[in-house]
Amino acid sequence: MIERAHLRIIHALAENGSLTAAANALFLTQSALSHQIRYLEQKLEVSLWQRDGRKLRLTQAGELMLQVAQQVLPVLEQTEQTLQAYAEGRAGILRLGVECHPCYEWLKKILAVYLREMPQMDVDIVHQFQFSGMEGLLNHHIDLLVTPDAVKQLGVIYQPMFDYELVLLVAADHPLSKKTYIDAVALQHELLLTFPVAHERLDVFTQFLMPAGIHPRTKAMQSMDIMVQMVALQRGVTVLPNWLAMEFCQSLPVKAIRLGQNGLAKTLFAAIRETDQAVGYLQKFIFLGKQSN
Amino acid sequence: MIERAHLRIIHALAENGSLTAAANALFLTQSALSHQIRYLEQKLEVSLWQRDGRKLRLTQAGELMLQVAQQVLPVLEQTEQTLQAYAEGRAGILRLGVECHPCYEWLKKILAVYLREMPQMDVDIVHQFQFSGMEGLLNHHIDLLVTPDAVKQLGVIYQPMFDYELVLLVAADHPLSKKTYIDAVALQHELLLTFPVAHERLDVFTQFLMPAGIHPRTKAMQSMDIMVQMVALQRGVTVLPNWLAMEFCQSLPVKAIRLGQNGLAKTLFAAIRETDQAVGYLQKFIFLGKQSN
DNA sequence: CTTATTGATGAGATATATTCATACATGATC
DNA sequence: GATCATGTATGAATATATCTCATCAATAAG
Repeated sequence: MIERAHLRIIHALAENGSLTAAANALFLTQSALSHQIRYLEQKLEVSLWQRDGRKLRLTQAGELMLQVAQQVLPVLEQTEQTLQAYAEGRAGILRLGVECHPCYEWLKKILAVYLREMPQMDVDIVHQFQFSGMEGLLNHHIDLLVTPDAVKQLGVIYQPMFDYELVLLVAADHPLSKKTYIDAVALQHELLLTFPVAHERLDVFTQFLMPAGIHPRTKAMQSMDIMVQMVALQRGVTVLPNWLAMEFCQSLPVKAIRLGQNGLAKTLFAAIRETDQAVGYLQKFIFLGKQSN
Repeated sequence: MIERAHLRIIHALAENGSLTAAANALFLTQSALSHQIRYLEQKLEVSLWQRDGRKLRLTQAGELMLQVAQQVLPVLEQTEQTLQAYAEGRAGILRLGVECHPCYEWLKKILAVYLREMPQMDVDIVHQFQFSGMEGLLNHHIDLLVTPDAVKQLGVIYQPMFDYELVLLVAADHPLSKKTYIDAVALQHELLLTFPVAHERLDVFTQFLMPAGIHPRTKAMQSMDIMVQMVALQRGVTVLPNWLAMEFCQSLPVKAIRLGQNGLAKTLFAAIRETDQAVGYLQKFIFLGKQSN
C-alpha cells in the first residue's frame, strides 16, 4: 500500500514547496507524482493534500505521512549505505576461529593490521568449540578458521597464508644451545614445557617425538611468557614458532634450535566455506594473511 | 532501491522458514520472491541469502535487512491503520473556533458527546483570534467555526446546527416577571448585565435594543454564574439563550421572558472551508450538532 | 534408486509507473 | 479585467517493473 516512492514524494513536496519542484528534485515529472499520490489516496480513501490556491497543503493525514517519511526514509538510506559497505567488503563481522596457540599468537599480529585497514569491520574470535573448529565453520558459528591442518572436507576450501618453522627454545647456557639442529633423542631427558592441550594436538609430538618413539617428561603451562622465563632459567625447554622464538631471543638469554636436520615446517591455512569465496572481508583477511610472510 | 516488497520478502522468509512458505504467506509465487531478491542483490552487489542444502540462510547483509524490516514494516502498517481511522473520520485533531459565549456554552454540552463517540479524536478549542474566527478558519488555524452569523464568504460553507431563542432573565419577584413577553422600552430603566464584549457583538443590542433606540445602563461581567446570581437578587437583568435560562429557572428564583412578541430567534452554524466538506470528523461534529436540537 | 520438496531461471503475460499533451486554476502584471 | 506565468490534475499512450508459468537443478527422505 504505502510504498517508499510515496514517502519520497510527500517528503520532497514538504522540502521543495511545490509538486513541480519536488518532481525536479526526484528527477520525475510533476504528473508522475500527482498520479502516484492520487492512486494512494484512492486506496486509503483519505486525501493527503489539498490545493490551496496554486500551492498544495498537507492535510492531517498528509502530515502524519510526512512524519513517517522522516522516520523511515533515513533508515532505508542508511541501510543502503551499510549494504554498500558490505558489498565492498568494508563492513560486517569477521568471525574467526583459532584452535592452536601459534595460530592465536599469529592472529594477534595480523589483526591489528586488519582492523586498521577495515575501520567499519567488527571481529569476533572464537577459540572454544563444541567439537572442532571445522564443525564451527560448517555450522556457521564462524566464517573463517585459522588452522595448520588442511584436512580435506567437502564444502570447505583452504588457502595457505603463512609459513613458519617450529623450533626448540633452550636457555643460552643449556648444553644443547651450541647445536645447529637436534634429533628427537636429544630431548629424551629434558623437561618439555607445553600448552595445556592433548599431546596429539601438538606437532612436536605427532611429527617429531612420537615417530622417533621418544617420550620426554612434560609440564603444561597456561602462560607462554612464564614458560619462556622458565626456559631461560634452565627449568625446561619448549617448542615455539620460529618468529615467536626470535622475539624472545632478543630480550632473554634463550636460543632457538632447529628440530631435525630439515626443520619442522608448518603452514597456517585459512579455511572458509566454499559458498563464501566471494565475500569481500574474508578475501581481505586472507590477502593480509598472505602478506604477513 | 530497497522497497517495501523486499522487506516483506526477507521478513516473511525469516518468519516462514522457506521461500515457498513465505510466498504462500504473501500470496505470491516462490518465483516472484526469488526474482525480486535477485534483482535487489544485483543492484546492491551483495547477496542477502545463500542456499544451504535446500534451505536458505540469511547472510550478514540479509540479517541487517531483516532487522530493518522488523523496524520499518510495523511503522508502515501502523500508519496505514491510523490513516484508515482518518479516512473513517475516527482519528485526527478537531480544531474548533468559538467566538460567542452562547456558542461556547453550547459547545461544552456537545463536546462530551463527540469525545465519547470519537475516542481516537483530539479536540482543540480556540477562542482567541488575531482578527476574527473567520480569519482563523481561512488561515487554517481552525477547521470549524461555531458561529451564529452566517456571513457570506468565498470558500466557506455554513451548516445550521442548533436553533435557540435569546430570552430575558429576571428575578422571579421582578415586576417584569409576570409578562409573557416584553418590548425594548421595558428595559429602558433596567441594569443590563452582559459579557465583556463590544455591544455590537451582542444580539440583544443589534437586533432588539438599538433598532428601538433604547440604551439601558450596562455592566460587564466575567462569570455567567455570578451574573445569574445577581439577577436572582434583583441587582439587574440579563439576556441568555433559552436553554441556558431554563436550567437556571430550575435552580434559582429567576424567570425567562420572551424578547419581543415573536422572540429573538438565533441559529448556531458550523462554518467550514469548502475544501473540507468531505472530512469525516467534521461531518460527524456537524451531525451531532444537528442532533442536539 | 526413486520421489517429493525446494530454490533458480528464462520467457511471456500482466500490472504498474511514467511521460506527454493538455485542461484547469490561480495570482500577478500591465 | 485581460493576459501571462506558474502550478496542479487528468486521460491516453508508452515504458518499465513485477508476476506467473513452465522447467531445471539440487537435495533430503523413503
